[in-house]
Amino acid sequence: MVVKTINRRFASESETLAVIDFETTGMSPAEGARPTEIAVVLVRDGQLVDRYQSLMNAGLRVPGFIEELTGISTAMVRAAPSADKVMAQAFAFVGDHPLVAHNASFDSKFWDAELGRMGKNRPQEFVCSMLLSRRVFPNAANHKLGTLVQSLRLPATGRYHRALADAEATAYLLLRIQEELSQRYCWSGIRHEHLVRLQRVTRAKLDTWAASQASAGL
DNA sequence: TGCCAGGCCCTCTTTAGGGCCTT
Repeated sequence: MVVKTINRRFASESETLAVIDFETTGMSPAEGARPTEIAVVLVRDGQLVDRYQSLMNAGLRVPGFIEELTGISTAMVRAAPSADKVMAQAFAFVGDHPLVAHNASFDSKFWDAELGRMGKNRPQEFVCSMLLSRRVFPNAANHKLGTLVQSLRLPATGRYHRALADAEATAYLLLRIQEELSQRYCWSGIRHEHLVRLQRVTRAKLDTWAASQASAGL
């Protein structure tokens, strides 16, 4: 299902990226937190081409401040399918596609923890749109997802702190980052592997590194 | 008793400290 299109000139071709976002009961699986909702948006050729979203019931109460933040209540998750069933569907939806998330260190912890419950390991590496935006848009007021959506005038996707709205916003941010890299460094055919390397380059060395990538044929 | 995420990044740094960002 094609949802919206944004400047497909600058998108990598024939590579599908899976942008994910979790809503959870807390900050870390190590503290016993579990997901309450997940969304996955597939991005290909500069478009948001498919999406998966579901609330899930991991058998935990939703703390009051998180209900206030997300709008997701204990009653809502108790009426939802089991976390095991939802995560199995999400894993199948993502498949082997490279992963993207905003502040990926957060979402990757929950993704890995849920994979572990199924006895699986993650084969692909995460790209973090927050790390990329810190490098590409260093002068932004801050690098919160909502702030970047507003300052970069990205498409509105719905209520913040709901999984699908945040995953779509992250997908549009990713495409905007790719567009900026293409224009600034004359890159073409940007792939996940390039973004993985870019997010490890310090801001001070970014221009030099980017130029070397361009001369290497990116 | 007191503390309680954690990886990244900047700087008044590197033998460290503190803010950012996610729920």
